[in-house]
Amino acid sequence: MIILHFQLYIVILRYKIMGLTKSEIFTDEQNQLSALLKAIAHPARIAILQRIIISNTCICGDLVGELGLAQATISQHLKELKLAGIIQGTIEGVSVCYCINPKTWKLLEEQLGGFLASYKGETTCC
Amino acid sequence: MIILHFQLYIVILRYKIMGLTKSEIFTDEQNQLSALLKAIAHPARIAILQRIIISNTCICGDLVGELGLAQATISQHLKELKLAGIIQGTIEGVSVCYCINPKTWKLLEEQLGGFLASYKGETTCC
DNA sequence: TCGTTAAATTGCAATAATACTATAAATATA
DNA sequence: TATATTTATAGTATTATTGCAATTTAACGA
Repeated sequence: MIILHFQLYIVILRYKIMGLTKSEIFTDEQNQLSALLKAIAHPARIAILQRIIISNTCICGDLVGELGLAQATISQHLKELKLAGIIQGTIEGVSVCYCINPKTWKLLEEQLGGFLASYKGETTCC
Repeated sequence: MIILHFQLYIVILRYKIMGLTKSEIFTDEQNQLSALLKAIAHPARIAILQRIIISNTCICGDLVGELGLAQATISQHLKELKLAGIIQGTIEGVSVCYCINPKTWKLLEEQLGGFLASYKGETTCC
């Protein structure tokens, strides 16, 4: 009976973990970089960032209609980018203006630059 | 009756789309870059790539044990990196050797470099 | 105050991703 | 041939992501 209980416990413990990224076994840098990359790794969010960058001034929600996505969907993507710290928004009357967060952008450039540059492209053994 | 059928059709059509990224409304570049980023945007895969890069020679499955993940999980991550074209593998006896695919790495550097550099960090309006 | 406009949130449905165990496949060695 | 070793795959469970309609919230203007 005790063994049965123990086995059940193990099963529950195992299935609690399933489907969840084990971030605790990786370094803070690895987790941080992957979080930033994940925020950018979507065509809609890349498109949004490109729009924000191209229009020198902040973009004020003209995104809806320009991209072929519903307002709710774009709002969600913006939220994700904001949560990752990649963009920041200011309320401007009825609308909200978004622009790049320079600090996070710089961090991304540094972290990713370092990572990409660490491969020198010398060993082509396979 | 006809209206009912039509509504059902619309519902089916809509729910076919749900949960699926609408890649057709984005440019090939946006889709390609996001696919590459998605492949890298996981701490385990970042760790795997770092290991491959650090050990100048190709890595032959020493990854299992070094990372705190099960063999099957690592194999799956390697598969995803291979599918994205970021790494390539050669069968070496019993084991398999992996190394960076220089072409894809260069592509990633170019695409991502261009994207990141497009922001000059001048306009801080919000 | 009431309507308008813009953005965020909620709720829902479906697919994708993550991780594991167990098993299969392939190659080397005794 | 039999066994050991290494990697891949199948199956399963769970969480995450994506997208939309509908609603709510917030601010402006008549």
